[in-house]
Amino acid sequence: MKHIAESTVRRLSLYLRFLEEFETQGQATISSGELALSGGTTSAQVRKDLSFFGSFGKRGLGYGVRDLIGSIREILGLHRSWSVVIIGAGKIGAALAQYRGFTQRGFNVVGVYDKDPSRIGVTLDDITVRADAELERDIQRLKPQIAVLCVPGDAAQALVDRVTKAGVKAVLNFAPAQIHVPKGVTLRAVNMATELEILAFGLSHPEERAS
Amino acid sequence: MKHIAESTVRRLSLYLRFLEEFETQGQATISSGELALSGGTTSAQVRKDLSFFGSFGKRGLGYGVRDLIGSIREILGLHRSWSVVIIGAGKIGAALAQYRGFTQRGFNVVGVYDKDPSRIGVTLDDITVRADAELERDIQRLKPQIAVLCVPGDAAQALVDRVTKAGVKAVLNFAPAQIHVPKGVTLRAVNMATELEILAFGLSHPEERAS
DNA sequence: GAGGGCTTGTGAAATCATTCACAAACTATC
DNA sequence: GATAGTTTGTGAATGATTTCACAAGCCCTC
Ligand SMILES: NC(=O)c1ccc[n+]([C@@H]2O[C@H](COP(=O)([O-])OP(=O)(O)OC[C@H]3O[C@@H](n4cnc5c(N)ncnc54)[C@H](O)[C@@H]3O)[C@@H](O)[C@H]2O)c1
Ligand SMILES: NC(=O)c1ccc[n+]([C@@H]2O[C@H](COP(=O)([O-])OP(=O)(O)OC[C@H]3O[C@@H](n4cnc5c(N)ncnc54)[C@H](O)[C@@H]3O)[C@@H](O)[C@H]2O)c1
Repeated sequence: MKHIAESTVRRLSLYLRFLEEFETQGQATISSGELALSGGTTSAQVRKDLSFFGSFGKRGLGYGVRDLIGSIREILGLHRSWSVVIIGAGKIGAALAQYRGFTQRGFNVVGVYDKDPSRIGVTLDDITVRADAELERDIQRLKPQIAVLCVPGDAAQALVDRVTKAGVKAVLNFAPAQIHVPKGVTLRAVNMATELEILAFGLSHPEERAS
Repeated sequence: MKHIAESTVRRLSLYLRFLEEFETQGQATISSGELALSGGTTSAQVRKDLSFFGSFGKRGLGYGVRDLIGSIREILGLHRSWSVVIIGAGKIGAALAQYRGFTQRGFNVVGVYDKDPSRIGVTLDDITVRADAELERDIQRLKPQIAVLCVPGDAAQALVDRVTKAGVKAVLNFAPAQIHVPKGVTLRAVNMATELEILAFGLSHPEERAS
């Protein structure tokens, strides 16, 4: 398959959200134009994004909402569930561990880890924080595919090394640190400072704001 | 000024982080190549990014670390401080309100708001949660430029309407909802579900992973 | 089953972003 | 102050993504 741009995957995730909304509202079919309107893009973009993966619509009619939901879920890899470990049970780690939006979409938190004795044993909803020393053994046993990193920046790289060595294949990093992963591991970073700085840039350059 | 790509602004924020690190290590000058290496990009990219805003280096020598920090801070609009209100004092809102990384970079949280009486009056570090009914009056008084939205998706649009009407010019949205802002307001969204779904896509299509 | 009215799927064109490649400019040394 | 050794700043080339535009396909009505 041709290489797929990240922007395409991001939009597919967005389309899926709107389609689910249209489905609960009982809409049976939808055109690329309607979908584009919800997502702030163009109908050609919607069709092009989908065309990388096949042909899902009916000319003259549009897309079956339920079918397209199924197809996009398949494309994104959401027809199965994924196991997630959260590393760092501090403020952000605890918030994520208790976030219902994860489980709702098929991402099951199978472990939360911390090194601070005062955090170990704490119960977050229905999961108990465990010692980071258990990480390797638990990863072997539970085979999580995804690790979410919520530790201070200077602890991040060492923990990524440990979890990727133990078999984790994707990392979502919240620590404000540039980290490196072995080939074959997918990495994404959510950097709050950068998001705010992009806003500050927009505020400082009103003449050329994107929005 | 020509239109600046978001990717450029994002990289400038990244460069700034590395430069600050190099400065604390006492390095006086740095070449585009060195900076590129830290940030996982190319020297040409670094120079091109900077060239949109002016000429900051010395040929044959590189960039003065301290000077370039100052220049990038100026470009991003960080030579001044910005005031932020956080709306929604739930799990994620509370974590953000207590996050030191905000203040460290010149983003001052001047208010945290919730509608739930059991949250109002709670103290997060040194700030007390206030009733959302106070929003308009406080925005008039404190003139925050940025609002960070940490409320459930179905409450998001109404609150954005309220804060932008009251004068807020930038919004960072954590709710999983597509929101609209008036012209002249900058909007960014952090969508955890999408981040995880991009990871799931990478896990499902190993042959064409980006990393 | 022919025709009108839509909407898809997709090459081609246009736009946008990155990389290349090199002249110009600086430092250091002799 | 001439020369060697660097590194910047930037047009031009390449590569990637988005938009355009239209033939092909489907539904519905007559
Ligand atoms: N709080 C926020 O709103 C926020 C926002 C964006 C980014 N971040 C980043 O997320 C990370 C966590 O932030 P936080 O506010 O939750 O901090 P925190 O101090 O509340 O939590 C960090 C946790 O990580 C644990 N930890 C440290 N080293 C560890 C190790 N080697 N193994 C296991 N656990 C370890 C600590 O014991 C602590 O419980 C930081 O890098 C921070 O910069 C936080
Ligand atoms: N918790 C997470 O890790 C996480 C991660 C990503 C995104 N989010 C999103 O962030 C938002 C908040 O999540 P949370 O986990 O903090 O939920 P939460 O329920 O803990 O907090 C939401 C808060 O918003 C308040 N609120 C609701 N309506 C309001 C209104 N009209 N005005 C003022 N306050 C109002 C509620 O009283 C509550 O305190 C949600 O949209 C969620 O999907 C959360």
